[in-house]
Amino acid sequence: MRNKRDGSVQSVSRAVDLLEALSDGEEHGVTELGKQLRVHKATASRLLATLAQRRLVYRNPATDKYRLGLGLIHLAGSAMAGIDLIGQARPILEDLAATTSETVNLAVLDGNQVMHVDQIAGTRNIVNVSWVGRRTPLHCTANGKVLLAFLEAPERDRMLAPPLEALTGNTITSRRKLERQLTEIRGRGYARAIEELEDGLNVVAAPVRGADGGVVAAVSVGGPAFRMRPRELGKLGRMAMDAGAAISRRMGFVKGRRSNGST
Amino acid sequence: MRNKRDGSVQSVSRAVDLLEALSDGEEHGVTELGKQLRVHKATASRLLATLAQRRLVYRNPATDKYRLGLGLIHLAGSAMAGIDLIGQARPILEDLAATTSETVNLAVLDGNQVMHVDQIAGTRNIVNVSWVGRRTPLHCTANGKVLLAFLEAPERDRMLAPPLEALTGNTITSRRKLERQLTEIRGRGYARAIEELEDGLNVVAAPVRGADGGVVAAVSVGGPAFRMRPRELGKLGRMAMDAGAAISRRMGFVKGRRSNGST
DNA sequence: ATACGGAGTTACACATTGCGCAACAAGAGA
DNA sequence: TCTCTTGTTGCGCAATGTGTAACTCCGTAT
Repeated sequence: MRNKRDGSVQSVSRAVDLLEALSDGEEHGVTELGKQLRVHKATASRLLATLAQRRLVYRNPATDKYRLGLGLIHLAGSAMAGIDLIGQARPILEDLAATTSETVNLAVLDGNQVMHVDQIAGTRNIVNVSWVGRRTPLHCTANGKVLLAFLEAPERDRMLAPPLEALTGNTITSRRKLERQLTEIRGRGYARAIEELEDGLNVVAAPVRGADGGVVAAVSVGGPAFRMRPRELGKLGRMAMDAGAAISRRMGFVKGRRSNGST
Repeated sequence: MRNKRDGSVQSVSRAVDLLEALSDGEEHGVTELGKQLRVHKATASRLLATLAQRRLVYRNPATDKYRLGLGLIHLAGSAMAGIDLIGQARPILEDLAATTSETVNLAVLDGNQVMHVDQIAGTRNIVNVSWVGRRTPLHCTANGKVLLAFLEAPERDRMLAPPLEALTGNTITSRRKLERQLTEIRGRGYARAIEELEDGLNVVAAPVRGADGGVVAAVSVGGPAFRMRPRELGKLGRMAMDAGAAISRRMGFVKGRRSNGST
């Protein structure tokens, strides 16, 4: 009607809303979901029936409640296979996780955020929170800073629409200061984020290059600040760099070639 | 909607069609997809725009073509986290892959098929085909037979609607013969599939139990027939059983409890 | 047992919404 | 420059999706 001039298809949009509402991993009932989306339960019922028929949601026959379905794994699997990055990176991430005992992540640029596409949990961790599929800001994560550092300046400008939100006391909110760090990162080869995203969380990250020399992803090693002391970050950073280089090689990157950033 | 007796929502269904059309990992254009779905390209354009807005598809700015988007990884990640099985199983699958050097899979029941939810590639493999997200029949795979064996008889009847398709010369197509094997599997604790799904592919599989004692998944070890000789399958089967038991323990299964199959 | 309340599905009727058409804009070759 | 292909956007129609409400189940309390 008035606000529908975005050209999007209402029922599809609502269906995606349903999927996202279910993405907490819990089971939800029809009425409950209807309320959450502000649509009548009849509508929710029909949308869910459609999604269930296509296996994007699964209906628990016992409780009659819905959760996300295995069809999504199929689609996501294809999405990942398309990238091919994850398959190539996996064994190297595992090595890196084994030698550092910390959590290792692989991340790519998604819009103006960092998308985590794979993770190997550190052996030292009790609780195993998966970051896969989660997005975080660019300016306050090690992965994000790597991805930013190797971007063209105009692109970077588009990504970094002010203000840079402060998530902890350490978050860099000045564009100038951030640019200085990015220059450092390009020179040194890896990035650090010291309690910039979460208090008590330190991360280092290094670039992964594709066949054409462009940076396509970032590998990170992260853990609690009490284990990842500043003086050890150098060693971990170099390990991340080695892993990044190894993945790059598998992606067809030939050493010595330079990413000049041209198309 | 005279002939639409299934009560499903057309545009949502078409949106899912689009996602599936894109699930080959390739990029596709609007017109092309419209043709494939037998809808006008204008319709395809609007549906794709909606999906793109929600990050389920990604539009390559250079070519204006679509591929699956990273939003799917988010949803699928949640779907997997919801199950929790994958997270718990991962390290054990890795051990199993390391000791056997063959490819290890984790699979669950999805409708009347086997859905592969995780995989660790064997170190001996050159090419690394991912089965994650792929579905296979129940009656001719080791995973499938494990899942069948621990199902209630009436459920099993529903799953095994005849005819049992023969995919190779070794595929079991007789229901009686299959039932006999399932009894064997329950007694022995693991299943074998000897070139029943693909020529030259042998697999063994063992059950994974949930906290209530019911079988929730299957772990398999598979490889080429020339490496996985019949006389070695016993040893590999026992290793799969151990891995299955270890995962079961992590899932809260207490040894000695019996799955009596009642609710 | 019976009554009650909550959850989910379905028939129905209306008008919102999504669809096809066709004109338009933007590239890519020739 | 002309042409062919690909994608987007008004427009008008009606098919489609939606809300209302009645109905069925089920579980729980009376």
